[in-house]
Amino acid sequence: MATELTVLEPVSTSCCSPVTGGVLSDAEATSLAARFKAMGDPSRLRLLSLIAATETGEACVCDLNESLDLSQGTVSHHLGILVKAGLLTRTKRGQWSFYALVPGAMATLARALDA
Amino acid sequence: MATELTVLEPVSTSCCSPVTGGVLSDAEATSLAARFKAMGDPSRLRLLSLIAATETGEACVCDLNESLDLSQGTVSHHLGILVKAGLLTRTKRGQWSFYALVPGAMATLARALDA
DNA sequence: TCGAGGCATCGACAATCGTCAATGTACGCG
DNA sequence: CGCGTACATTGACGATTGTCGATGCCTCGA
Repeated sequence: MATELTVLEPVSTSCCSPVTGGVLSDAEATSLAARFKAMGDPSRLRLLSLIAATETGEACVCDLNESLDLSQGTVSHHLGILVKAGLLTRTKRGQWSFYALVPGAMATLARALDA
Repeated sequence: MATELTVLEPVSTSCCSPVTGGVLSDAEATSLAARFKAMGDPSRLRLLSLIAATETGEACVCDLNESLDLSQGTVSHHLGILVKAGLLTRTKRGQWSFYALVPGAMATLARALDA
């Protein structure tokens, strides 16, 4: 299995060469695959959609935890993966951690599929 | 880990509810995640880009095998996963198996990210 | 009919993943 | 200070994954 990047740069830069626009280099493929792998789990996709569906555009772990029927630790783990993949941001405010979508991150990924 | 679908329906129908367009149901999330998981590996992304970059839009295993520095069995394995995910088609012609992109499959996936 | 090429499948292996319960850490309120 | 809340981290587990070498199945040409 490929070695995993500990932290991914923002999704916006040179990361997302289109899959159908010429042969991907090893580095390009690895970077893109890391982000798709982060979205390759039902729980994480539901987390993304739950956050996107909020009024304020952000949500804390306690809210997400109730909606997902997963243990609190597991939800926190998944959110951490999505942050590392550059899809979510984490903002600590008082006692809570608020997670929000990185603006344009998924759109940039989408463009890597369209070409 | 979630149970895996043995075969996915075509990408075009009701599969790809947008991630940012309301909370995903369990089934929607599972179906979408299965396709993203198929793209969550560098070798498979390179296979997709190699096929997309061909003149004819298709390629046989022997060609892909040389370009990827993987064993023949491994390449065949990855191609099978991409077929099951509804991203590639397989056409046997004589002695060779030709793999081609499913038209619109990746574009539909892209639309699930844009919303 | 035989041999060789092209591909799929099998068995095995280490590595990674998703999940949980338990514990650790930081903050806010008495 | 001490307690409770919100969250992160740890350790452990079964399951899945990516990879290989070996083997089996077709198809073609001699």
